[in-house]
Amino acid sequence: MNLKEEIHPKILETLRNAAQFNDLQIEHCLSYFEKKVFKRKQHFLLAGEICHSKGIINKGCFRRYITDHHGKEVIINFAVEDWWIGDLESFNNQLPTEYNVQALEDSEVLCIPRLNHLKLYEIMPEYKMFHEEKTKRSHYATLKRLSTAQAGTPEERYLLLLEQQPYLFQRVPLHYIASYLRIEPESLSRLRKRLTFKERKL
Amino acid sequence: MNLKEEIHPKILETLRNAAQFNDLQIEHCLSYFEKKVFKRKQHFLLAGEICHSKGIINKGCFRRYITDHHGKEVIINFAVEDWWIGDLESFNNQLPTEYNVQALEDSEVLCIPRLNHLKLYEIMPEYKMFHEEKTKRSHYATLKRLSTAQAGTPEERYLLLLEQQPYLFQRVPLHYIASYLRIEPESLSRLRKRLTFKERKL
DNA sequence: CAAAAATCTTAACCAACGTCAATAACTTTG
DNA sequence: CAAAGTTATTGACGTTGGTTAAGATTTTTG
Repeated sequence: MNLKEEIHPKILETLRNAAQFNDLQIEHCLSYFEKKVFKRKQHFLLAGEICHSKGIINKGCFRRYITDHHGKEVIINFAVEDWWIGDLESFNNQLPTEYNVQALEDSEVLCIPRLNHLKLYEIMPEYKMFHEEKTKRSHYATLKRLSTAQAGTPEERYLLLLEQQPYLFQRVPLHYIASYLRIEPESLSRLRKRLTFKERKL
Repeated sequence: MNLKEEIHPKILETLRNAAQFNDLQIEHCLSYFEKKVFKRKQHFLLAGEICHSKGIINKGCFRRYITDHHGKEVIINFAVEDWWIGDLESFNNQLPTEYNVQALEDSEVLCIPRLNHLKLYEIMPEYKMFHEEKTKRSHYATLKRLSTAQAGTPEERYLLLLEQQPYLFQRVPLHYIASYLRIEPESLSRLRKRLTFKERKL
């Protein structure tokens, strides 16, 4: 793909600022990507598959989840525009993944197949640096997420999510939010009711 | 330090096999490290500090934990011989950490200060590759830990830990295990009692 | 060795969450 | 547009885990 196609401004901003790409470099980089469409509920990746490409979300919203021993889905995280999706471990080692990555809305993803990625890594040091920095940040974020997931009550975790990713509440059904918060939808419903009462008191 | 000092066989094995170092390279690498002693309950790193060095545990056991808004300690993970400790984000960016890393036994750590680490990164490609591979694996492991921490009942999480890190139960007080499992010590006690009854039925 | 600290367990009680069931409103799809 | 599916809420009920308190045992330390 190239710069004439519609690309989310956030993505261009990231490439220009965080990655310090000029337009020529962006054009070169994009030529290794392909735009793919995902219908709501369609999977970018399914548990058991090998992750053959990485993707940057151009439009839409995805969830990463696992299925536990009792068949219950547990959401690990959500991803929206400008976020990368895929599974690093499966992508790097070409082994089956444990994760599912599914579109929650009709979405578009800028995909880079593994071989293109490896090629770009070789020939374009700016891409390599950018990607390594992204990966590091993802590592830090995962550890931080582990902390916040472990600490506090469901109510505290709910309020934290509301503070840190308020946009999710505009586009993600509440039962997915519940799964992310590690509670049942009914409990989330009651929790929210409690909170509206508390608000009215103030 | 050098090869004449006592080094845990697991560490040497890792350097020889995973990192593919020969004895000369090990000697060279070790010269950038310094052995430090930590008494039980002493901290390798405290929240608010900047992480100035990484360490490989030569002897002993550590816990990484955060303190939540109500002053309650939440354990993120344990580390034993041959594991690296420190905080990657704080170490890389020289910003205050949110984590505490504390010895649970009298311990010894092979420490490498940041400047030595950067120097070794420059001049010894084997060290760079080894360290990057270690960091990747740590990233995968953190994501996997997030999955297992989110899924299942306390009992299932207990049995999983018992299966995956049985040695912890020989050396870590149960109330720390409870914190790791995100339950109170009293609940862990009840849980274990339930399980012994179940065992007897078999 | 004696005192202090740490560790573990048990019991009683209660609040919170999960489960089950029913319903209503809204959205998607053939 | 009708049917099917999705989403959210509520109530009743039971279970589980948190809290508090107490006590026993072991370990650490001066």
